[in-house]
Amino acid sequence: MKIAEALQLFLWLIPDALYMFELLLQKINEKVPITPEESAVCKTFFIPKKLRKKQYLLQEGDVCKYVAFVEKGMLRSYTVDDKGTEHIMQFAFEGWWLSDQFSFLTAEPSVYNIDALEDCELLLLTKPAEEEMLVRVPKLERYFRLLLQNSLIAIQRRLVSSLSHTAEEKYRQLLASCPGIAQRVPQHMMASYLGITPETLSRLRNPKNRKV
Amino acid sequence: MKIAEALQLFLWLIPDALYMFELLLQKINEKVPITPEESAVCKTFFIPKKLRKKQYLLQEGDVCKYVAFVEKGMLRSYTVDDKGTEHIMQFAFEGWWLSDQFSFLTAEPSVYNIDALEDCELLLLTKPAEEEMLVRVPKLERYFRLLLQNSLIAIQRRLVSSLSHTAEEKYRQLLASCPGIAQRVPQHMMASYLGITPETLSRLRNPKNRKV
DNA sequence: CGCGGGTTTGATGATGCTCAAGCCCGGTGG
DNA sequence: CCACCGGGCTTGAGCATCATCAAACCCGCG
Repeated sequence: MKIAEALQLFLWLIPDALYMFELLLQKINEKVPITPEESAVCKTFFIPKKLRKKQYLLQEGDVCKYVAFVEKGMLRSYTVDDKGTEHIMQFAFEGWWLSDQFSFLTAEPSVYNIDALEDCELLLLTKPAEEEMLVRVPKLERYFRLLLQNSLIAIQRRLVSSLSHTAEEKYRQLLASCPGIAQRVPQHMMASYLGITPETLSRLRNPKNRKV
Repeated sequence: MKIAEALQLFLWLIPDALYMFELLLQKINEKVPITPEESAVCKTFFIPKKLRKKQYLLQEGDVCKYVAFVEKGMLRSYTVDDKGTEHIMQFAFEGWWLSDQFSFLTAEPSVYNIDALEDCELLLLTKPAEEEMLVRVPKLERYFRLLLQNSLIAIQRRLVSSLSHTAEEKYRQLLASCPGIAQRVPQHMMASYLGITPETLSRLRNPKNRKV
C-alpha cells in the first residue's frame, strides 16, 4: 500500500479533524491574530458535527448546549409565535456563529429553534470547553466580545429598520447587507426574516408592480 | 476630633457620595451579593453627575465615553433616520443602565443620542474606570455580563414583537412590561418607541375605537 | 404521471399613515 | 389677571401598504 493510499484511508477514518478548521482559524485571525500553537490548542476544544438539511441543532424547550460555528452549509434560528407563524431571528452562513446566547449562558430552556437549511459542517463549543479555552488562549476573550458586540449592533439596526422602513426598503437592505442570500435562501424564509408574508415579498420582487 | 466627626465633615464636603449610591448598590446586590468593603471600592470609580431635563449625555457623532446608571429621573436613547423621524431605542428609569455599547467599546462615533426626559442624577463609569473596577472587584464581571445578556434578550423580544404584533398588541405589551410608563413618558415618545405615529397611538388608547 | 411544496397572481379588506383641523392646558408677557 | 401662544393630544377623511384567502401555476421527484 502506498503512502498516498494510507493517507486516504486515514482521512476517511477521521475526516473531520483534518480539514474542518480552516475557516474558523481564518475568521479568528482576521480579528485577533493568533500563533500556530494557539491555533492548535484552540482546535482541541471544538466538536466537529455534521448536520443534514432540516435536522435540528436546538429545539424550543431544550437547553442550548453549544455555540455553533458554520464551516459549511447554513443554519437558521427562529421562534414560533402564538398564531403558529415562524419568525426567523438569524441566518448563519459559512464563517458565522449561531446559538441562543441566553439559554447557553443561563442553561434555561430556549424559546428558539435552530435547524439546518443545507447539509452542514459545524464546529460546536460547549460552555465548559469555551471557559477552558478562554483560560488557555486569553486573546480569544477579545474575539468573543467582538462577536457579541456585532450581534448587538446588527439586531439594533434591524430593529430600527423594521420600525421605520417599508417592506421593499427592508428587502433591499437585506439583499445589500447579505449579497447572494436570494440565491441560497427560499423566498418564504426571507419573508419570515423580514416580517412580511411570502405573497408580499413575491409581489415586490416583480418589476411589474414597480411604482411610477 | 473624633473619627466619626471627621467622617461627617468629609461626607459633608462631597455630598453626592452620601446619598447617591444607594440604588446602585442595591441593584448590584440583587444579582451579585457583594461585601461592604467591595461596595466601598466600587463607589470610588463612579462619577456622580446631574443632568437637567432635555440636556444631552451623548450626541450623535460623539464618542460615548460613559455608561450611565440612573439613580433618579429618566433617560432615553434614540436615532434620527434619513426622513428626520426619531426612533427611541431605549428608556432608562431609576435603577437602569444606558449607553451606546458599541461606541463605548470601540470608541467610534455614536449614531445615537441620549438625553434626559426628567432632571436626573446619574452615576457615570468611564472605560478605564470600568476595567480597573472589574480587576478590583471581579464579582462584577458577572453582573455586567448579566446586564449585557438582558439587553440582548430584551431587544430580541422587541424585534419579534415588532415583526409579529399589531400596534395595539405592542402597546399593551409595553404597558405590561413597564408599568407606570404611561404616567411618566409623553405619548408621542411611546409612539416613537413602538414605531407608530402619535395619531395611531392616540386612537388605539381611545376606547371608542374598540373593535366589536 | 400525478403529487406536493413553493411561488405567483388576483380580489378584497384591515391596519396604520398622512394631512389637516380643532382642542386642551400650561406658560408667558402685557 | 387675562389674553395669547404653542406644544401635545385628539379627531376626521382619504389613501397606501400589506395581510388574507383562494386559485392557478411551476417544477422536481417518487
